[in-house]
Order: sequence, then structure tokens, then C-alpha cells
Amino acid sequence: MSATVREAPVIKVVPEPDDLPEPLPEPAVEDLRLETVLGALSDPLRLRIVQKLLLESEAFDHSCGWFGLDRPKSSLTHHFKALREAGVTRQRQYGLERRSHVRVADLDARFPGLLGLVAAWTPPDTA
Amino acid sequence: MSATVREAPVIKVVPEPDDLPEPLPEPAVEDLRLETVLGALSDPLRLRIVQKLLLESEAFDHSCGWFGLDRPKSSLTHHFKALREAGVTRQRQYGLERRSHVRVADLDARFPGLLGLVAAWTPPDTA
DNA sequence: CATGCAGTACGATTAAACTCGTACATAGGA
DNA sequence: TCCTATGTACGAGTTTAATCGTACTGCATG
Repeated sequence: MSATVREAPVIKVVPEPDDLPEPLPEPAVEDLRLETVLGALSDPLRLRIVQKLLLESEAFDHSCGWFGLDRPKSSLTHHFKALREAGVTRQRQYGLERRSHVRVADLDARFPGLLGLVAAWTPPDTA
Repeated sequence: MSATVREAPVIKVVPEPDDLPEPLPEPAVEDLRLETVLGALSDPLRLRIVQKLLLESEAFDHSCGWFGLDRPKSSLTHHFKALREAGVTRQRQYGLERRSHVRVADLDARFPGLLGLVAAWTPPDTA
């Protein structure tokens, strides 16, 4: 049954070195709004993106193509931007690529437990 | 500052007697979807409704007027219906009134920690 | 039985979001 | 230098949601 509650997964907190490109514009920690974050996470595709980042990401950020999402490029730009502007992810420009990671520390500080729910999410059949 | 994280509030679980009217149509526990619930909670007015139910409700359900929301009646109907259809609240018909309460046990079982975030939410200045 | 009250149902308007095609910008390699 | 790969910007079409006026239902009370 799909209603089973998974065990709490381990979410890695990736420390940030100092010599990284500046992040793209994003809300400050103290400006994060629960309703905005929930709105950003209320889309299955974006939930998928965040969950994959939480569960499968390495020590470095991940570019848009890493996710293997079968959508036009402009659609992906739209959703990654929505996540960043809501404060869920941070994006940095590495040459041509724009790489993302989840703002785990910030979100845990403001909305403890939220990322656990995302990590435990079961995607719908049609995704 | 508004970024302060509140202490975890106590959320009462209201037991349900047996002799109540049938609930209005709602999704079963196992059909609750995180993305749908988050979507329902991504609206400030609805977040306000749920939070007030969590923090201030008595042992009985509460009718629409109890919330003191300054909106047209038809708007309130819309939002209460949205919450119910997402599975956040349960509504029962008591004669003329339709009373609501949060499905605390169901939501805690499927999305542990979520209601704590709602209870700790700080409403925006303009509300 | 008429009035008031709680709330729904319906429909129109407006605003926002999703989706995606196309054109464009840039870095790196042959 | 030209080509390719990554990804953005812009704009249009479509869909979804919010807002709210109006009309309506049903109970309760005088």
C-alpha cells in the first residue's frame, strides 16, 4: 500500500566552501515564508527535484540535466526558478551550467521537519 | 524579529464520539497526497484557519463564523471546501451549520511534523 | 407563515501559474 | 572559427485558482 510511512531518511548537510560563485538572487533566511515554501513544494515535479537533491546528491551541486527530467528546457528553467525564489534551493552559475542544491540548514532552522516530509514523499504513479 | 522559531505548541487531539453526523466527502487517510495538502496550506487565509483550529479550538468542531474572517461568505465556502477536499479538515453538517476540525490524527500519521509547522506559523502583517 | 440566519451553488471576472516553442547567449572543443 | 551543449529570456496559449455578487436552501423562532 502506498500509505506506509517511510523511515526518516538521512539528509546530508553539504558544507559550502568559500571560493564559490555568488548565488543567484534568493530570499534571506529570515524572509522565508511558510506559505511560499509550501506553494513551491505543492507541485509534483518540484517535489521530485527537491527529493532527488535530498536523497541522491553528492557533495557538489547539480546541474539541471542531472535530474533526467523529460520536459522542455524552458519548463525546467521555470521550475528551478520557482524553487529558488521561494527559498527552497540555492543556485550558482558555473560557466554554462547553473547548479542547484537545497538550502537544508536554512529550511531546517525555519521549518524543522519539512524536509523530512519531502524526503519521505512517495511520487504519484504518473510522473 | 519575525524569523524566530517558536517553541513547539501543544496540539490537542480531539477524540470523536460515535453519534455524529456523517462527514462530508473527503479523501481517505491512505489517499492523502503531500503535494495536495501542501497546496491547500499554501494560502495565507487557509493557513490561518488551520492554525486557529489547532491552537484555539475547543473539544467541539467550529462553524464558519467562529473564525471571524472578514470575507464574503462565498469566499469562505470556497476555502473551507478546499481544505476539506485536500484532506486537511473534516466537515460535518449540524442542522444549518457546517462545522470543521483538523484531521490531526490522519495528518500526523501520514505527514508527521507538518501540523507543528502550521501551529508555529507567523502570519504576514497584512492579513 | 413570515422573517432572519448560516451557509451553499452558480457564474463572471480577474489574476496567477503551468507548458512550451522559439530565439538567443556563452563556454569548450574539434 | 564553427559547432555543439547547457541553459536563459520572452512570449503565447492554456489551465487553474482566487474573489465575490447574487440567488437560493433549510431551520428556527416569533
